[in-house]
Amino acid sequence: MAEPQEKSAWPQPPRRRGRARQTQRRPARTLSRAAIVDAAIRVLDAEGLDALTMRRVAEELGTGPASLYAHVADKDEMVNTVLDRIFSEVTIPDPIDPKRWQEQLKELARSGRATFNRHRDVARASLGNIPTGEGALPGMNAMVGILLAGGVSPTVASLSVDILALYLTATAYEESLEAFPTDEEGSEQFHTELKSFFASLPADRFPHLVAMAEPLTSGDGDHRFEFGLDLLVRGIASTVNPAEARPKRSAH
Amino acid sequence: MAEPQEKSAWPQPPRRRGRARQTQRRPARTLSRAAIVDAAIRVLDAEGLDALTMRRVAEELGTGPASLYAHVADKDEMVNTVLDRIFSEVTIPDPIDPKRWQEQLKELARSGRATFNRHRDVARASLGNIPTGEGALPGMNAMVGILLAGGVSPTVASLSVDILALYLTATAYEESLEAFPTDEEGSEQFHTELKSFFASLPADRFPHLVAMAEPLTSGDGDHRFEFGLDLLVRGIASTVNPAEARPKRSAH
DNA sequence: TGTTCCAAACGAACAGTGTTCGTGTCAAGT
DNA sequence: ACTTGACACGAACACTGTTCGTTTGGAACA
Repeated sequence: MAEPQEKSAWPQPPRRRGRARQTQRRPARTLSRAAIVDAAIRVLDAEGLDALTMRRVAEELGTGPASLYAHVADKDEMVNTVLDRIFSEVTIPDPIDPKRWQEQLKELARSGRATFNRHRDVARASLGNIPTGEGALPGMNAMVGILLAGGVSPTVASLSVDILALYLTATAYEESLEAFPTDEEGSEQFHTELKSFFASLPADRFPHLVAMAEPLTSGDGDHRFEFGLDLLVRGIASTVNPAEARPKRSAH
Repeated sequence: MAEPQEKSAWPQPPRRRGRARQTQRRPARTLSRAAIVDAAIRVLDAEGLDALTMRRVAEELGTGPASLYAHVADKDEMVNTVLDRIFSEVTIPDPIDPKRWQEQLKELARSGRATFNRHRDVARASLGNIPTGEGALPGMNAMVGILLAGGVSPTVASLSVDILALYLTATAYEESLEAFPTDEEGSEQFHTELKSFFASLPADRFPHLVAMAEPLTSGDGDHRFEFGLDLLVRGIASTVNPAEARPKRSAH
């Protein structure tokens, strides 16, 4: 859990200035916080979040798990540092253009989703954590800025940031479950099985599930994400100017 | 090696029909699937999802963990059965009233949230699982039915069900994190710390976070849930009749 | 240069997890 | 009365995160 006052004390107090000479003196002691995070991301990207254990990361560094605890307090702290590093990959619209605030909001959200998807099922680790690390703050700041630039009230902007982040993370997590299924049947087969399951239900008790077996199970990830994102952004926009709530194109 | 032992090789004698009497003869063997799920829910409600281990459930039943595996394949299956049982607690609007479809949709969502919150942090176990158990189907069927009754297209209805369920679960999970914090500082203190953290950030790099430290950290759970729910429902309604997208009351 | 010193590295172990194996046991069916 | 077989269960295995105590190697000081 990410406390606001991290023990890594960011913003940092001025570093030791006396021995500024040695830059990378570390011939034998190669372990460091950054190296651990690097190794962790390597393991995460290659084998997924479940494989991200202290032993696996230590092995990646050619040492034992106990050695990591000199640089990292917890597994929790390690994962949060990994998350923060990943958040820093999100590209931030710059400069903010008040005329295009809705589109910029969507661009930011899309970049967030893409960043999650680039790192396997890391979204699961992010669920329910309000990230307060250095890497996540620019994105959060930008999102608030875009909303304010669009004329959204501070109250609605705050609520919107919460909900957009929630939507982003939860969507990325769900998508990662389909992209990297735990049991060894592909998501293709899963969808067809689910469809025939719905279709075979007793029609007197679950008429709508039977009738809608096809559309209910034929979801394209990108399309669904855009649909929900559009729903949210239009809803937010409608608090500024109700006329903007109209969907651009009728959704059949 | 194994003896063939196909004693059913020759025609079976007609089954004894007389002894159809005994229905629930199980005096000493008290373990059963239902009893396990009951015990699991007891543990879950009292101590939370992290305490829901096979050993803890077995202890609750006065036995060892190995005994559970005669009635339950996995821990996963046990948890899913628990989830399904809990889903069956959701109250379903009946009958569906097309005139009130938006309100009924919200009522269903509120009942879902309340059901989650009634069982501590069980929402975490539900994240990303499309529930297909008997207990979850009525709610899902009802949600689809309400949407269709409101005139929503099958495509949009399917997407909406997905997103509403996602929102419901993710929100409940986030709320459970605040209601049952893992470290021992209350959520009250956490919010004030987070607020002063935002306020103390460098204003040149994160101007909006500094300026909005107050609203960003002063979220009421109920209010936030209703805000997002309203956003989504209005967005869905706007695909049917764009005029309905206007917020009922201007949000400041 | 020689000595001290201390944080980093690490081997081993602990407590806890899900799960399996083999054996016991007891009630039902023949 | 005897067989049978599903259920119960003790013990163990392979993991997990984490801690304790020791070792060690490079930097700081005399």
